[in-house]
Amino acid sequence: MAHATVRDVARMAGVSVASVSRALNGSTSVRSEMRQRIEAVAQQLGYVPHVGARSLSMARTHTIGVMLPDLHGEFFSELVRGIDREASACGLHLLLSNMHGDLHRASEVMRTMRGRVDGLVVMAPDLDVATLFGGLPATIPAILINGDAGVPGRPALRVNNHAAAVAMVDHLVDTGRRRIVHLTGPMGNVEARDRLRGYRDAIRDHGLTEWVIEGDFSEEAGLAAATELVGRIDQCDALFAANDMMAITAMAAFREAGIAVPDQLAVAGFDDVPLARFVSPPLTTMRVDVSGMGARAVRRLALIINDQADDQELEPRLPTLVVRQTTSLNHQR
Amino acid sequence: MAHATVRDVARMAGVSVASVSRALNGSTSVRSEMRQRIEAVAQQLGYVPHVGARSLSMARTHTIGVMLPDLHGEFFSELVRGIDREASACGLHLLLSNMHGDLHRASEVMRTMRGRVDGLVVMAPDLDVATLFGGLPATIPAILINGDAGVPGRPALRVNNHAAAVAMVDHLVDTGRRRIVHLTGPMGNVEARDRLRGYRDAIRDHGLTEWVIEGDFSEEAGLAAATELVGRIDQCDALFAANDMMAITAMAAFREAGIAVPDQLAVAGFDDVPLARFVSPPLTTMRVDVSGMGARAVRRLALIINDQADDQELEPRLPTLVVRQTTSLNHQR
DNA sequence: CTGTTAGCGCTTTCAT
DNA sequence: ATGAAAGCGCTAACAG
Repeated sequence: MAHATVRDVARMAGVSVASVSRALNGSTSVRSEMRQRIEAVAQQLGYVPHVGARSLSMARTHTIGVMLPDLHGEFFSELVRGIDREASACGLHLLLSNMHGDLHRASEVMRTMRGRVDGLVVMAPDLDVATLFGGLPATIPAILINGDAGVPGRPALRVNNHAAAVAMVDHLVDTGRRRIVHLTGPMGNVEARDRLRGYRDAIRDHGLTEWVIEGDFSEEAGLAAATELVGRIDQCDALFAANDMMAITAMAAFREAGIAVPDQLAVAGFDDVPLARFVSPPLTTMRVDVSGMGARAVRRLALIINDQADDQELEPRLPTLVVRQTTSLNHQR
Repeated sequence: MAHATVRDVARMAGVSVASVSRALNGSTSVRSEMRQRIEAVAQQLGYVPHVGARSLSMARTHTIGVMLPDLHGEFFSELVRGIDREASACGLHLLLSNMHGDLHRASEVMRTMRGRVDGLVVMAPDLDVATLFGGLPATIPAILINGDAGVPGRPALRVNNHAAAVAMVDHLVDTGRRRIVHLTGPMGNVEARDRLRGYRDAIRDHGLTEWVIEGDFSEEAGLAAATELVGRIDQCDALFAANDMMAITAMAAFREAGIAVPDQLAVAGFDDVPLARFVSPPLTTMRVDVSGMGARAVRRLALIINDQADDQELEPRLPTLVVRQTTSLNHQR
């Protein structure tokens, strides 16, 4: 036999479907005698409300869609963790969807969320968000987590990647480093571009010479950059990678090559993923509070969904410097 | 104005809703002249199908629910990654839900998935799965990822934790270790219990003495255990932790205390999370292929949903030993 | 307080 | 090939 429905319960209890609905949803206007009978029957029939039907009827799914570029690496798992934490605190379910593939496909997927979710959390640092949101009806709430980029009319959580990169370079210079290499993220990524800009501006302000290696946030890029630097190790004294993962793999490669970190070469990352504390030496990095960002996004989205969003501007977040490699070149020379 | 519906499109195109539905879903029996007109109108109206309504009508959501104990740590992010990978390969969406809280609440949440999902992937190593599944209608497909435990009538992906723990102890003994400490997971967790059993059996078989510290898979437990061992460092030569996270934090604490790993004390973990390769020294561990397990679960579930599931027994998986700390006590003494 | 009835937006017989 | 109408399972007016 298939699933019991409200109608089954109603018939068996000898009442109307409306009463069943009322009783089971805790409406006050129902005699307790009747409520008990209905609950008993529901219990006996193993009745479980069909949430999909309810959603259709109430135009509320209590679900938010989460669109991410990828689920690889600690950055995204942290983000999802934060999102999940807050979502369940708000009584919201999470519909996960990562947009492997092109802009067109991603846009299609976003569309497809209609009727499944009450709102969207979107992170798409490497896509053109304007056209990504183009197909989306303006009525569906959405919040963007996207570095400095945004799309008009849509709220966004921002991170001041430029200032953070400047801060990191300043720190490296403060500790005596002068020949600082920057390993970038993929140039299609806004955040990576902003970090690079920050690096360049800071290097220029300090009167130093820039040295940029193009990477893509991947382990392989970290390895490749390290390999390249090993051969010219006497020409540099610090590596500032645009994310932790590349910094960490580079460090592993340096260790392999017998290069002392940070004595010979300081290594810094970006994000402060959990892993950063555990490698040795631990990684100096810019803490973005990724999971907190996910949580804030959800909280904000929940407000929008409930029409309680204040118009308060969302302040761009400045990552904080986390110094874990303490050797300073000034002191040891 | 609200969203355009089939009816809006139908009216504007001067056809029936049925035709709209047929045209937009690629039914063959519709004249191309009409299809074009409908598509044009849909386009113009910015019509996006309401997936929720379609789901209700077709009794298919193309979504699977994922229930996990927690989202903390690399183990779960790896699992979700694998699940996600396979799900999107199968054209399925993912409804994430972690069961913070008691059995009752978890069971409630599972119920609440009815009408939202076509099937469920459940991992609940620390709950009584029998009663967890009690409330769930037998008709809804579900697959369990739960170590050695299972519930009758429900397919499950198994991991042979016992044999794996034995293999690890064997390995440690092979490399000259004799006083092997086991740091357990939480005793409410089946997998943790099975690993402990494996450790005990192996230790006994080798005629050694067991030394068990109770932990709970957390970073703190790893730290606490390490602190305890530092004081008695001359009485042990290996630490076998029930998961990687504890092993890794313990290693960090040992380093802090000036204890040489693995020369003085070998450290081994369980799971082979990505992080295990990057700590130094890298961690010897049992590889579970967590993300692969997630993927297999989804693939299997997809088959069940489509009534294509063969009755083939699901072979319990034996984790593979990954040796990364190579120092053997035999050679150096 | 309870029952009747009309939807929510879509698919799908069943006629035509 | 197309249209009318009957649901999918639920909630919410609107009457009584």
